[in-house]
Amino acid sequence: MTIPFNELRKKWRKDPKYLKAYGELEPEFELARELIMARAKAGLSQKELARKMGTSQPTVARLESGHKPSLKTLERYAEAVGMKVDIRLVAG
Amino acid sequence: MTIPFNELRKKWRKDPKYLKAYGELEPEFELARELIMARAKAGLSQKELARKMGTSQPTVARLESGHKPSLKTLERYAEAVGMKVDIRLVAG
DNA sequence: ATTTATTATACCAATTTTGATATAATGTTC
DNA sequence: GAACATTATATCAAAATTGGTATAATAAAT
Repeated sequence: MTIPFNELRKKWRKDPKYLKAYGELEPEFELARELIMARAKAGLSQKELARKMGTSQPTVARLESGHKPSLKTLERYAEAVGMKVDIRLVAG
Repeated sequence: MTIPFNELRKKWRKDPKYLKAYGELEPEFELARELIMARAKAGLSQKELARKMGTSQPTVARLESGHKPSLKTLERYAEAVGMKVDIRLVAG
């Protein structure tokens, strides 16, 4: 079944408040958010996505909670949700 | 001193020929190229960049030759050349 | 309220990446 | 051509991530 929208919204509402306390947007939460949205868009649970990636549900949870993955793992995640990873170095 | 432009051009000329032989653009070479260009733009040698990253020159060479780094390492590279990593999942 | 589904966390072995050293290959300067 | 600078490759120990299991917490369905 698909991920309920208000669950994602609650996550998103938590994040900005937390991040505002620190006065900046943490990059690792930005990526985690990107992953969660991509998975929601694909209509998959963590368990279903883990199967497609050839890994386990806790591994997916860890990727979506701000841990820093390897590019290899990131690309496997993206492929499992039917997308590709696009990486740029931009002016900082 | 800055990286001679024709050295980079030679690299770029090698890459497309090699890649055309396989009929596609390998993502890891795409990232490697992005890194090399960013470093060239910052006017740094691998040794100088390694110092800024807090690592060694061979580690930088490995990053720029197609090996898959962790995000943490990628962010350290980007910060050392005065940039930020921008990661998107895009339709594939 | 109970059951089921989903997500999050902890721990540890296995695997992968980093970091350092040594050194080779290539290019530049003189 | 020699000296110097830059880049590339190999190897191995250390560090970090993955993968799996167990389990807890939360949410949804009944």
